[in-house]
Formats: sequence, structure tokens, C-alpha cells
Amino acid sequence: MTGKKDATSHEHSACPMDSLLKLLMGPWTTYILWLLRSQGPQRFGELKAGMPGISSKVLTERLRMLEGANLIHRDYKPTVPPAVTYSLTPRGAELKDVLLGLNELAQRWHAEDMRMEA
Amino acid sequence: MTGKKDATSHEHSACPMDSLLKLLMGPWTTYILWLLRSQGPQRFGELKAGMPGISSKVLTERLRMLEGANLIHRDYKPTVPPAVTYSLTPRGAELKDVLLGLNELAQRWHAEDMRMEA
DNA sequence: AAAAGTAGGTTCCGAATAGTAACTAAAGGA
DNA sequence: TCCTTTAGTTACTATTCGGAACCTACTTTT
Repeated sequence: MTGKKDATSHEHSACPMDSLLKLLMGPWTTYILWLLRSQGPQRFGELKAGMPGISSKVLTERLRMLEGANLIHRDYKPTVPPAVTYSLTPRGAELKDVLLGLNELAQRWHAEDMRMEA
Repeated sequence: MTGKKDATSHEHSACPMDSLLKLLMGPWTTYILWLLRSQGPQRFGELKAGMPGISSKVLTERLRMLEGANLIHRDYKPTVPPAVTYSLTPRGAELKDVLLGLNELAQRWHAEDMRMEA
């Protein structure tokens, strides 16, 4: 994906960044990745509890999508009741710097906003 | 936002990362930030053209939201027709490393996937 | 004079999607 | 027998998104 000065820059369909941004665009996606990164492998119910407002339906769908994109791994144990644990794949784990960077910014901006208020 | 071992970790409402993830969660948000970062200040129409599939309505709404969050700046010139230019604020520009990191990952993964296919 | 063009939206409507609540399967326990 | 557990699944409602038409205020073209 080159700068706008390049006449061919409108042919973005195969642009890697375009694909990744589209992948992360869905609701709760980055949130899921952050939870798995910061809190480690988690069960379905734990993830759901960590994201107030998300429905089982959407969590399921997001997790399937991320699994399909090879960013997370789903470990299903056929117990009763079933025990399904989700974790980051090696590829998913490569998002570490990005996620930690976001966290740092979040904390810095929060601190700045607190100072502005006082 | 502490690890899951902390009993108080469920009180996330004021967690900076929670707020930032919620902010970026809306459709096309990161995409807009990426376009402004990679291609510099842009007019409404340029942004829209750079994101096939987004509606004027949603682009407007996202831009207003990002402006409200002080991540982008809106420069309105009352010409006829009007010329409105959007750019990253200093705070928005701090997302540089995160966005560049995503881009690097995107390209690396794309290259890996190409190798897997061959 | 009327029509068309420009840019950044705004409005309307149907399609798509997210959220809520109820339900399911299978085994174990009270 | 009923209840509990977990990870979903289903049905329905509410919300949101995309496409298309429209609006504003001028300027240019037909």
C-alpha cells in the first residue's frame, strides 16, 4: 500500500494492511486478542465475563473467525460439561507489541486527561 | 487492568485500555487512522474513496467521534464548495508505532501465506 | 434561463448485524 | 426427579450499516 501520490494506489484489494484492518474491524475482535494476551488462555465463559455487553452469539462468531485466521487456537475437551479453552497462536502472539503499545498509549492518555481535569 | 488472578479485575469501567479498545472498536475507525497516518491530511472525499464500502453516513460519524476523542483534527474552509481536511492530532500521531507495527505484521504474514501457497 | 457540476455532508429505507433471553446436549450430583 | 455445569444455538428485537437520493451554495456549462 503506497502513498496517495501513486496512481496505482487505488488497487488495494490484495494489500496486506487492508486485509488485516478488515480482519480486526469486526466488533470485539481486538478486545478478545487483548484479553488472551494479557490474561492468557481462557475458557469461553471467562472471555464472555471479561467483555460485558458481548453476546454468546457474537463471541462465538468472532472466535471462529479469529481461529480461521490462525490468530487463536481452540482447545476442545469432550468432557461433560465441555471445556473449551482459547489461546493465542504463535501468529496471534506476534500482536504483542501492537497490543502493549495500545495499552501504553491508553494509560498515558488517561493520565494526561486526569491532569487536564485537575 | 490487571491479570485475571486479581479479584478486583472485573471493575474495568475506568480501565484506560478498555476505553481505548471501545473507542477503536467501531467500524472503519483504525482504517481511517491508518489512511491519515500513511497518506497524510485528506479531504472527506479522498478518505471515502480510500475505503470502498464505507457510506458517507458512517464516515461522517466515525470522523466526528475521532474528532471528539481528539485523535483527528477537522479543518473546515467555508469555500464553495466547502473544503474540509482531516488530519491526525498530535495525540492521534502517537498511534504511529502501533499502526506501523500492524503494517509490518500484515506484510510479514502476507509473505508467509504466499510461501505456504507455493 | 436551466441544467450540470462541485464537496461535504444529511435523510430515507432496506439489509445486515449485535444484543437479549430462552433453549439444548450430556453427564453428574442432591 | 430436578438442578447444575459449559459452550454454544435459536428466535426475536433493537441497532447499525450501506446504497441511493437529496440538500446547500455557489460556479460553470448547455
